[in-house]
Formats: sequence, structure tokens, C-alpha cells
Amino acid sequence: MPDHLSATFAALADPTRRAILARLALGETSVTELAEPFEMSMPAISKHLKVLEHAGLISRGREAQWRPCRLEAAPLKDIAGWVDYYRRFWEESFDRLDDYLRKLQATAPKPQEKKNARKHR
Amino acid sequence: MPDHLSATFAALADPTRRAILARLALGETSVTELAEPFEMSMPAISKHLKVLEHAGLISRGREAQWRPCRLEAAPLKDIAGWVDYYRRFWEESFDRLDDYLRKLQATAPKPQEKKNARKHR
DNA sequence: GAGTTAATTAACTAATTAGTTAAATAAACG
DNA sequence: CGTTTATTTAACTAATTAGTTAATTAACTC
Repeated sequence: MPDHLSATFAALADPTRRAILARLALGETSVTELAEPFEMSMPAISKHLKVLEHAGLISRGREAQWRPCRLEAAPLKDIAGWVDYYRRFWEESFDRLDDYLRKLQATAPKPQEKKNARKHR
Repeated sequence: MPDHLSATFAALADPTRRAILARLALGETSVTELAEPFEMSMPAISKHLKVLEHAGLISRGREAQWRPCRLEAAPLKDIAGWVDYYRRFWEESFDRLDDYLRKLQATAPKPQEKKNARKHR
């Protein structure tokens, strides 16, 4: 995985892993307890944890024979930062050209002209 | 892909696809122009676009022989909503048990324990 | 030391992903 | 019509992923 944002997104792309994070939001816990809600073998959970750890989303301690997992939210902050850049696109501000065009399109159903929208970079 | 959040996260887990979205944030454009910055064949880009479209992150029109792509931000709003739940974990509020313990651990037991020097933003 | 509990590693398989090149489709152009 | 331009589909390959069962490591308990 090249960059750390990709690793984080990839880790979050699995519902089991997101459920694990949701559980850890309630507090640190063991692998066995994390595994319990899932119809899945322990090694499968272990692998999911490894993916989460690799992405920096959890850390693992050691306490006797348990390896308690803890949520680490720093990568989530990066995700929030990344996605926030796009906020304006879902908050429907009508001051951008794009939205202007979108509005035009909504009101004038059949634009005949081939508007040369291609720009040079 | 089961749920739509997973599909969105998976789509965002690739740097090429994120770059495509970044380009589309500047405005609607053609597949060829989207492909240009990448050392990658057109079919490869076409597949990336299909992934993005499947996740609802872009929509495609038709204008003569071009299929202009447009950013669709609704799924990003869902991502923002999901990640926002975890905001308290990176904003270091010290009113939770977890953070209390974390603080104890940082100050008390072992002098050469790693300092846990996370910064506020 | 033997057994129990917690978790990981090894070895394997099936499915998915990300890329390739070559062929096909679709619309515009002369 | 045949050609050009834009894009997709087909067919293939290599790498990665998500899961399995069996074996292993590690620490505690008797």
C-alpha cells in the first residue's frame, strides 16, 4: 500500500473492521471479546486486527495472556481532513460555476448548442 | 460489496481514484483528460471510473463522443458522518475514562516509557 | 511439568483487484 | 461511405484479500 491515507481507507472498507472500531470506541478490550459478535474464526479476526494495526487505527498492549486492543483515532482525523475538502460539494452552495450550470440544466431541459467545455490544462 | 459505506471506502482506498475526484472538484471533464496525468492505459482509468460510479461518487453524461464525468459528493457526506462519530477520540477531551487512564500511563509508572507526545491540532 | 486459555502463524483456497493489450462500439467528420 | 476520436468491453495475468483448519507461541494455573 503506497500512502497512509490509502491504507486507512482500505482498512475502513470492511464492515467487520468498522464494527471492531465501533466496539473499541466503547473501550479497550481483548481479541476474544472483539471476535465474539462475528461468525468468523479467531484467525480471521486476528488478521482484521493486523490490518487495523497496520493502518494505525488500533494499538495493542499486553496484559498476561491477553492482548488488549485500543482505538487510535489519528488516522481518522486524516480521513476527516481529506473528506472535509469536499464538503462544499454536498452542502449545495450555489456560488460555483458547476452549480450554476447544474441549475441551468435543471431549468433548460434541451440545450442544443455543443458548449465547448473542454479546457486545456 | 455488501453495504454502500464499504463500497465508498473501497473506492477511496486508491490514490488514482482520489486524484480523479480531486480533478473533478475543479469541474466536469472527459475521460481522456482525466487519464492524462497518469501513466496508465485508458482501460485502467475506465475501470477506476466504473468503481467510482458504482460507489456513487461520480456520474456520467454524454455529449457527442465524450462521456463527461461529474463529481457526486453524497457518499462523501456519509463518510464524513461516519468518521465524525470518532471525532472525540482525536480531539483529546480529557473527560473520559479512557483518556484519564492514558494520562496516568503517560505521567506515572515508567520513566523511560514512550512519552505519548501527541499534539493537539 | 502438564494442562488451560489467549492469540498468532502457517499453509492453503477462492474471490477480487489492478493492470495489460487487442477488439468493439459510438458518434462526428469529410 | 470510410476515417478519426473517445471510450468501453473482452480476455488474460499477477497480486492481494478474506476466509478456512491445523499447528504454534506465550503466559497463567494447578
